[in-house]
Order: sequence, then C-alpha cells, then structure tokens
Amino acid sequence: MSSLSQNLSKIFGEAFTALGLPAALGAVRVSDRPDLAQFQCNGAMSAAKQAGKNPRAVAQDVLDALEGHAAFSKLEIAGPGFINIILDDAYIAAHLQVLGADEQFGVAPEGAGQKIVLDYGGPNIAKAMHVGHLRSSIIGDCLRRIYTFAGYDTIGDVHMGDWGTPMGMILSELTLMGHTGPVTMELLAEIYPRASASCKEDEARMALARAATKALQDGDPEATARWREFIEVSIAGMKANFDALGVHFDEWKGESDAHPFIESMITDYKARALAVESDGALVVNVAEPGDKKEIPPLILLKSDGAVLYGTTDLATIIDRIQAHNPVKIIYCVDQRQFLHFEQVFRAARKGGMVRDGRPELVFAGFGTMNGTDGKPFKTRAGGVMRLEDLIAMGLEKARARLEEADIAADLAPEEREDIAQKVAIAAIKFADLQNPRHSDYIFDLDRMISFEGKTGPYLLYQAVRIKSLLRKAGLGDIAAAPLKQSILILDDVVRPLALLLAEFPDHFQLALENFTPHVLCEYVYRLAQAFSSFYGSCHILSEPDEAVRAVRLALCAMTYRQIEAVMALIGVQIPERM
RNA sequence: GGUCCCGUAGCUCAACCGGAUAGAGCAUCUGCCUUCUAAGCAGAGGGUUACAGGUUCGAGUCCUGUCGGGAUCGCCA
Repeated sequence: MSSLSQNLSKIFGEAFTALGLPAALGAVRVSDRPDLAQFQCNGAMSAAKQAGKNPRAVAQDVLDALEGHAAFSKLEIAGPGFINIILDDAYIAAHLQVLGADEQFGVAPEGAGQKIVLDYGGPNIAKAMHVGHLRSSIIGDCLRRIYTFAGYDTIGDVHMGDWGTPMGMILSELTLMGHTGPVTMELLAEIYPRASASCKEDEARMALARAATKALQDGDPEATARWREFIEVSIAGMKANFDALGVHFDEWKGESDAHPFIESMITDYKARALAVESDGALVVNVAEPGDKKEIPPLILLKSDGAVLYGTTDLATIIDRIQAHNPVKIIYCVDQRQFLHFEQVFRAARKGGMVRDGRPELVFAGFGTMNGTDGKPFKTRAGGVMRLEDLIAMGLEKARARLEEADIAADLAPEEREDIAQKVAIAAIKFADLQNPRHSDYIFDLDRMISFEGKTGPYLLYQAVRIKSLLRKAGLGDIAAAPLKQSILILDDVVRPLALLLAEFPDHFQLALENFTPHVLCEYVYRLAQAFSSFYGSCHILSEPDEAVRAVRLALCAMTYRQIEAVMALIGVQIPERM
C-alpha cells in the first residue's frame, strides 16, 4: 500500500530505467499547476542535463515508453520538459478502493519490531508548569503518535528535572526555614523562586544549595527522604496538566534515574582517558577536526564534584539502551539546547554507546513561543503564564462560544462541557503544531481561540458536520468502518477530494522523516477545506441518482475517517456534535 | 567578536530533491442561510520573496557580499 504519487513514481521509474536513466529521476509529485495536470514528473530535465541531451526529447522518450499504459488518461510535455499527468478515473477509483479498505490509509508499518524512545515534556520538580512546557509536551506527544502509527514500539519518557542544583536550593531553603512538616505544592511554589533568587545574589547562600545538591546526589538519607516527598507532590501537579492536554507518557522517569549509571560511566570514561581533568572539573573533549566552531567540552563533574545535566543526559542514554535498545532516541527540547545536545551526542559516540549510528540520536528542537510583541511570551503582568491558566483561558473562551451558539443549548451540561474541552484543546494544540517545529512563533491567544479560519475548532467543525451528515443518512457506523463501496464513479465534484485523500501517505512520510507535525496540520486543514467546498457545492442527501449519492456518501465516510485519524495523530478528539 | 538560524501580502505564517502563474489564515471589500451545522462557502483586491551580485534551461530555495533581527559560545537547566 502506498500513495498515488508513490505508485506513479514506480511506473515512471521503470520507464526511466528502461531508457538507461536513474529510476529516481522518475519521481512523480502532485502537480503545482492543478489547472494543467494532476501530477507531474520533472526528471526528464535533470536527466537531459546530466546526459547533455534535449530535455523535451528525453521527455518524449519517456512518454513513448509509457504509451498505452492504463493508468493514464493524458500525458503531455510542457515548457522546458515537464511531463504533465492526468490519470484515468478508473485508476484513481481503484486506488481509492484499496486505500479506503486500509486501516492505515496507505501508510506502511515500516517500524514494526523497532523501538523508539522519545524524550519530551521535561517538567521541573517544585515548579509550576508554564507555557514553556507546552511545545515540548504536545510536539513530543504528537511525534510519539506519529511513530506509533508507523508501526514503531514507542516509549514516551517525561524526563523530569529532578536532580540538579534546584533540588539543592529547595532542600537548603527548607533547612534554613527549619521546616519539618509535610511539603505541599503550594509551599514548593512559594519557596523555590525565593531560594533561586537568593542563591543568585548571595554566593554563600548558593554554596549551601550546592552542598545540599551534593548531599542528595551522594545519597544522604535525610535529604533523599525529603526530596522524594516533594517529588511526589510535584508529579501530582504535572499529571493534572498533562491529563488536561491529553499528553501521554509511558515512563515517568527523571534525571535522577540516571544516577545509578553515572559512577560506572565516569570510571569507564576516565579509564579510557576519554574524560580528563580541566580547571578542577572532569570533562570530555568533544571537539572534532572538521569543526568550524570550537565545541566546548562536556563537563561530567563540576569542580565541587557534583554532576551536571550533561552528565545525567549522557547516563540516561545508557539507561535507555539497556532498558529498550531503541533504534532512535528523539529529544523534543528547546532549540536553544542545541549545543548542549551536540556535546552529549558526541560524548555518547566517543564513549561507544552509539555504534554504527544506533541508536540514532535525534535533536528535534523547537523554537521559542513569543508574545505578540515578538519577545518571549509573558502574561500582561510580565510574569510567566502557567500552563493551567492558559488551558483555563481556552476553556473559558470555548464555553462562551458555545453559549452564543443556539445549537448547543439543548445539550446536557456534561456534553457541553465535554465539547468545550475538546474545542479548547484542539485550539491550543493546532495553534502550536501548525507551526514548523524548529522556528520561533508568535503565540497570539486571541487569534488561537477565535475559532475561525485555520484553527483546531474549524477542523472539529468540519468533522462534526460529516458525522452528522452520515448519521442522517443512516450510516453513522460506517464512519468507523472501512469503506465498502464496491464501485467508485468519479466526477468533477468528488475528484478533487478523492485525489487529496490519496495524498495522505506522502504527507505522513514527510512528517515522520523530518519530525514535523506541521505537515500533517497543513494536510488535514486542506482536506477539511476540500470537504467543505465539496459539501457546499452539492446537496448529498437529496441527490436523486442513487449511485451518485452512494459515491458521495462513501467519500464523506472516507474523509471523516481520515480527518479523525490525522486529528488523533495531532492528539485531538472529535466530539459527536458542536 | 566566532558560529548557527531567520528576513516572503497590512498582520501571522506555508512553499517536498532548484521547477511552470509564490500559497493559506486574519484584516478589507462583494455575494450566499425557506434542503445535509454560516465556527461555513464562493469571489475580489493585496508581492521587486530585505538589498546587491553570481551559478543555469529555470532561484523564495544554492554560492558570495551588505543591511536588519534572533539564538548560542565550560562548571544553571
């Protein structure tokens, strides 16, 4: 199973091969000029360049080789040597037939039997989750869903920040306060900023924090007991946020879980002279001859003997390899940590954890979320917006929108609340995921929750309209079942939708290879638009011609299933009505 | 200062290996609810892809330079 363009690329590739040309040049893609063709092949121009021939002549040779092929209704050469392709409707229909019966919509289970670890979320102990955690959480969760869809056995790890100096700051603050009673999230939220601030301005205070950090990392029983206590209360808070977002993790590990691997790792690096002393610290030199820029060494131990996040990140790789032996480890973290992970990855290769590129260490960095002023996102008061506040604002807006709409008035309160939640989450997730992962983006709350145009709620709305239509046609269950329609007759009304449905594997593949959810967002939006256009151009239920009506309903069902599937990849659920 | 990323419509952003007439959304304007949900649809206007060169059949995309913005550059994460 595959996409139309993949199948056509194969046909063209064979034609190119028959002419003694590289099969790869036969690549066929969806046409840039829908007014001229459905698909195009540009390979004749490249081939002609390499062979020093006339591109149109090469294109003609290709067409001659394909003469009489049943897939094509029209093949023609245009411009300098483009080959324009229009398919035979029966060929499209047959393809759609297979696609519609496939649970995977043509996506091959390439990852079967292979494991992938994804590192995302990254919340910190004792700190309220804020908007900075939003991207990591939803992009990482989306990538996990994408890889799962491709057949991989995925392990999502939240990788909490539970081991660094902040832990020492809190521990020492509690000691200074003489606090012995139970620790609550409120208490932690109150003392952490205070401790952090005083450590920043007071070196002596910082020394206390460092000492406490060291004590914890050395296994001091009292420090450990207390630390466990505030980890527990923190996790409860994190889970509330992740549950609200519908973000899932398979493992709730943290930096501290790397601890058991650190000592032997350091001993090993030292024994092999990979780690050396420098200015009192223990470092791994990771600079390589071809470097344009000086890559600083990775510090394993600070001069006071404490470990850093680079140490735990490196040791975590050992943990993950031992536990899962993954083919890839994907880090969904802030783009600004690029250099850090470059250092860690190099150290991992140097240490032999990565051999022959396995596991492949992938830095899937994401850009900063900025406010409408272009600067890092802040609340109106200038503070960091808490994640739960952001979700609450989206929810409030969704409720208000439901109030306005008469349709929701007759629904039970529970259903309306459920709809409001789904709308809010769809708005938040789509607003984020539709941006290219690696670039910064302007986070505009008003735009995101306007629910108009290219938004999550628009997609939900289109999906719900299809569902409602199918229900009225008495086909409510077909939406969940593979397409059974035996003969598809295409006409100008349904053909664009049919061709778009067949594109899915192409877009999925791009998202998978490049770790780019926005490609799927773009596709599902186009699909919803194409459906809406189709929906507006003809009346389906009152269509007198039974065969035409059946085809249109079949396309509706298929479109619904595909929108639902892509939305599920994005991590969004579709309500029954809205 | 070194390195990397970015600069596309009034605003926010797309554009797969270099492909044809650079696409969406918002905003503006014009139509469309007495048949399937108007959170919608159809259409219009809006561009020297920062600037200057270069490579070639073809450049938003590749190369060089200039200007502007951002990130980062060993004991925080």
